[in-house]
Amino acid sequence: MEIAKAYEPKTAENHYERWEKNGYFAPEINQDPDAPKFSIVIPPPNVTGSLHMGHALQHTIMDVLTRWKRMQGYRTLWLPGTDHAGISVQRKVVEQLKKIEHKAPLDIGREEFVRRAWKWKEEYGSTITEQMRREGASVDWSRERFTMDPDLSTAVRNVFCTLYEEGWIYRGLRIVNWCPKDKTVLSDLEVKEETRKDGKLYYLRYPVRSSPPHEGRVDAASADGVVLVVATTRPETMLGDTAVAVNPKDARYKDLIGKNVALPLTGREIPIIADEYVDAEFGTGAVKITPAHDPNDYLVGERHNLPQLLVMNDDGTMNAAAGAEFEGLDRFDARKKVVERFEELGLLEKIDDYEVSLPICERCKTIVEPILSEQWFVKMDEMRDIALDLTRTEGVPHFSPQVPHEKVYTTWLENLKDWTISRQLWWGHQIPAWYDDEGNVYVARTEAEAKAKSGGQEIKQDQDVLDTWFSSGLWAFSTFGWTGEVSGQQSAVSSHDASSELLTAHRSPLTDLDTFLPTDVLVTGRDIIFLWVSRMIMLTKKFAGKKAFEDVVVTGTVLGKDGKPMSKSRNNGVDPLEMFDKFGVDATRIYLASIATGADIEWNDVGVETYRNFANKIWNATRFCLMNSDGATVIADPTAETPRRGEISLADKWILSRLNRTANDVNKALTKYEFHTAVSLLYHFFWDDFCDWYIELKKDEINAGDAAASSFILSILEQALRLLHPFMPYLTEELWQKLPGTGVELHNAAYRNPVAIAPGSDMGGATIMLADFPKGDVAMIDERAELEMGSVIDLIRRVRNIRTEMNIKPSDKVSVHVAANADMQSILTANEAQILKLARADKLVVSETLDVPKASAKAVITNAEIAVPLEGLIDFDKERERLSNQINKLDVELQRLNGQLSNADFVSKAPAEKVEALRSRKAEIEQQTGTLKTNLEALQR
RNA sequence: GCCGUCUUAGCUCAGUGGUAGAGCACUCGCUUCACACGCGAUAGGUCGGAAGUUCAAAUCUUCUAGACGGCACCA
Repeated sequence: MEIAKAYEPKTAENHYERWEKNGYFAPEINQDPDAPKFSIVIPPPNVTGSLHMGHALQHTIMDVLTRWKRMQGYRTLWLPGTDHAGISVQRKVVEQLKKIEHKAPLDIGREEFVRRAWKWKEEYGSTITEQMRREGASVDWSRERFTMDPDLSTAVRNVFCTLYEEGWIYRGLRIVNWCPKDKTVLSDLEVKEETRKDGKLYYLRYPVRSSPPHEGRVDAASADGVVLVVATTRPETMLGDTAVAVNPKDARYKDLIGKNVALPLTGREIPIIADEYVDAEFGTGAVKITPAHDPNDYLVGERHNLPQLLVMNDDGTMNAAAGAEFEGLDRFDARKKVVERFEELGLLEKIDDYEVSLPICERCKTIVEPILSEQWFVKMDEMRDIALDLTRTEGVPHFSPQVPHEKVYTTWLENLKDWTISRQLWWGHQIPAWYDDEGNVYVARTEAEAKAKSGGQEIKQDQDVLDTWFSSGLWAFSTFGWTGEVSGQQSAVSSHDASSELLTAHRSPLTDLDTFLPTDVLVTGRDIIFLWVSRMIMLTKKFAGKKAFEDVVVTGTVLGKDGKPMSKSRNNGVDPLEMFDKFGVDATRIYLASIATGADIEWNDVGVETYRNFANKIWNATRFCLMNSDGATVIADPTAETPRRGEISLADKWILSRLNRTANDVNKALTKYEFHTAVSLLYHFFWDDFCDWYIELKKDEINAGDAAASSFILSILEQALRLLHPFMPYLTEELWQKLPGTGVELHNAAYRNPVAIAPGSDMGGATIMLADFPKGDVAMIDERAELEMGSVIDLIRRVRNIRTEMNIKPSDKVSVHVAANADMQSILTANEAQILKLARADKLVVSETLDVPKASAKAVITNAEIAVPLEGLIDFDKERERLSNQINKLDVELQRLNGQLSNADFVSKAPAEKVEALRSRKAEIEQQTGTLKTNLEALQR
């Protein structure tokens, strides 16, 4: 078979369509009724999103796991879907509306706005799912879900109502995080901190009234000259002050407690109160109290029954309560103006530079305003206990890597605060609560039910929607058909597009919820462990009565080339699609899988290039194996077949041993989610063992058209392709299809019925995707063969070293003389042809002792001495230097060994095997250096 | 302020008590009939610093420097 000289990834990246069309991604492909299941739900990407490197990393890991388990015969489901991403979509639609029609949402009304949001979703929401197809993600598209699908919305409504009925959801007036740009409340987790070095601390003078307050004397001018100085970073909030607080123990202010201050600019008088909250050491020791605009002040206000005066609108401008002078001003303009007015009045004490950290909106970076507002909350006490119980009693979820996530997660749970779940948006799940004219609330599953509860009054639904994370918190079970409907059966998966009738026939009578929950593992990033993972754990346990997942794999962050997280503002992003174009999907995938689990990494193209080269290596190795392969065929299980083939060469035993060891170790590594270990094992097995040594050793046989040798090497190759498939699906499928003898019979037993597998497609539906994943047979790990092969390799390396150091032209042949014991002699003799070829020698003389001319280059390996006669070619100075170098190297090691072995403590306390190993190594070194020294001395004369 | 992570060859990174590894870059040599996206041979590190535990420390403990992350506070 003729195949291209270099691998062109694009030529292989078209297999996806066939896989998808044939239904290979659906669990129904599995024909084994007793098959264990393996399930993963995808962290639903935002419909506004397009694929970034973080997705590519997580999807790669999920796909590796899914393909690996599928090949092992598990009933495998990786469920895809997208998240409605409340604020993000809302913002996109608002922008679009403004740009195209110059309209604001209120101009078109809620209903029309939501309609357009849906339209936007239909139009752009599939960007990311199409990109996932490019990635090769083996998700079951027939089960694709969207957080606002009807069933999922029903689930949301039922969960909300149940939590309300049980008292876990409440509505209340609290200080919340308000984003004036998005005009919605945010949960604590959606607010980030930003440190500003150019902040200011303003010292404001509040005139103190000497006499007790009474009506009509409220102007600053009428005060008696005593002032109380307060410090603030947000002067504009003074317009909402309703008290000044000092520490009760603070001697400076003792006499002022109970008096009033005339609050400048407002014409109001407010009391001076004493509260432990105040730190006498900070600022002036006197704190202005603004209960409606600061969480701590709110608490002080509660204790002292202070009025709560809201002075801002929802867009961050000042409202009427701030006074006519300030009404309508933006909060930062108001700040300037307040300071100016204080200065005019002689009430500005000073302004200090002060480093502040500001709360900012995670998405739009606007400074968040703490503001008093009535919102819906989830009480987290019982929720937290659900999660803590799971970790304490079952150790679930188990995080990989365990450090630091397990501790961070439990610490976070222990300090959990209530969750603000209402959002002032139109796009999302509208809160199922209705109000009558008097403001009484009726929470119900339907409007009719609410109306009934209200006694038939006119009612109006709450205008807010739920936090996006509320619906994604149900993702682990709502996606499997849980709706929370009590009467109806859990609706099984509706067949969106039944891939084929055959597949439907294999559908289990059990519901997906029965079959796939708990899921096996969740793969996600650090940033949403609290936002999403924790809530899914709690809500799944509460509502589905099961664990959401056993394990959580936390991926690291792919950083830009500057070592900072990729972001649009830094312009340091790397587009996965560009990498796919440049190096191929497979190279990008296996590079991402080669990153240590959970570790951050600075992106470098060179890493991907390494695996692009690896892909090409695999391509060309296959190309070689296919040359002269007439009459050869892949053996389904070379490991099992081999003993029947009788006499088997050292190289064959060795490669079988290496293959089985690698397969065994790869399975172990994947079980532990150590993807990078698996990649490294496969890379070195394929490149070093298979290409550099095995192919080279077998080259003559293959080139001579030895069909048995061809069949065998093709079979080893085929096993390697299977091992590589989860990482490099396209390349391995492309090559597998080209191998002689590959077909359905190589499938895992669960997929072997050819009738059920894509009848009529090429190769009768055979695919490496469904081939049996090699387990690795420990019985085939042959330590002796590996040791013997090691000797052959060492010998060849030493001769090559001599050739290079002595400047022997590659085309010149040499003679190789070896003195060794009988065992070694027979090993070397048996592999004479290979040694001659790889050492570029024309003669191999093996005997008890060396009989060579003085003009020979010498070297030692374990249990053997090597000589290469170089009549007329030898450079004695060079040879002396070469021998000295070898002696020196061994000497360094010998020194250390002597150091250890002369330490009585080591000899008595270290394990006996360890001591013995060192002793025998020492003996070997002494023997080898002895030989080398003798040779060196011989050259001195 | 509390909790935590990282610091290993020029670069990007593996390596959780027992002779320091990879890829790339570097040096030298190769039109060797699968592959120059290649082959062969070298060179390169007192594992951030200090102290300790141990027969033995890149690996465990403490301290310390630098980078970073989470949480809390921030008048």
